[in-house]
Amino acid sequence: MSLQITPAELEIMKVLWKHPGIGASEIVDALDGEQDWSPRTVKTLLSRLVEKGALETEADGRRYLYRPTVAKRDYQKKEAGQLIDKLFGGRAAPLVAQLADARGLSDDDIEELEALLGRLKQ
Amino acid sequence: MSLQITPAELEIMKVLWKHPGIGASEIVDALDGEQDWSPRTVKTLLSRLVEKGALETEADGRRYLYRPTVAKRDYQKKEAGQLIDKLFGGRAAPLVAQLADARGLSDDDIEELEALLGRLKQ
DNA sequence: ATTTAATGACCACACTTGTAGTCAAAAGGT
DNA sequence: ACCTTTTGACTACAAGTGTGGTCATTAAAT
Repeated sequence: MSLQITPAELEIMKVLWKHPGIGASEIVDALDGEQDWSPRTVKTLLSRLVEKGALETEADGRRYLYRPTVAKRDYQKKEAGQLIDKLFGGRAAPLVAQLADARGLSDDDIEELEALLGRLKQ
Repeated sequence: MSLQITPAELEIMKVLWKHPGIGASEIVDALDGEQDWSPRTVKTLLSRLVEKGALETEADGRRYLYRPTVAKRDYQKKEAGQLIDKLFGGRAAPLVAQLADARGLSDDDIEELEALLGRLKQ
């Protein structure tokens, strides 16, 4: 299962990662302000995600409740891994170097990373 | 210029970042083993990249030599930035944390990152 | 000089993606 | 019991993408 989630679909996933187990109309509401989609569009994206196996449904009377089958962290991991394989020769360090260059890490970021590296050294 | 480069096109770009200023047939040769594309396919991808402005051409007799208009680093930066905006709330540190978790940073990576952080602290 | 091989221009076609419409069933209001 | 609203199923359709074909020109080989 390769689980190809498109950018539009990802917006739906983000809502459902935050509020798993809600129905289509709640999703439409949650997207209001973010995305200006007709409810039809949201329904289509939901169907496609179910079809792809990225969401599972639970019947709730006349409607479905949706819930991601993939944890957000796992998806993030996969995407990050793909990016470094695709563009950074599989090495993480160059990616971080680019990020630092691209947008400057904040002092907090730097501290956080140092702590992380400290833990990893064990 | 939004410069949307698709995955297939990226393979072409990677060859040209490594060997700027070569022609279509050299690209086909360079891709051999990596990608199993007909020369036609490579030509199409080249045309599309030129059309998009990602490559520029220089006539060389009956053929063109191709050369990226975007530096690899700039493209990497843009992609890395997009990923963290899309999935990591714009913060770099969580991305690195995921990477560490996903594939384990090697000792070399850790050292490199420490050195990088050291430099950034100035 | 004639055939062959390479090249760019143009074309094709199925699949995916973004965006949304139609329809029928069902749930709820009155 | 009817009308309205909501919902999922199915359909649509243009743009983008992966993959590669045709054709005419031209350079190169013989």
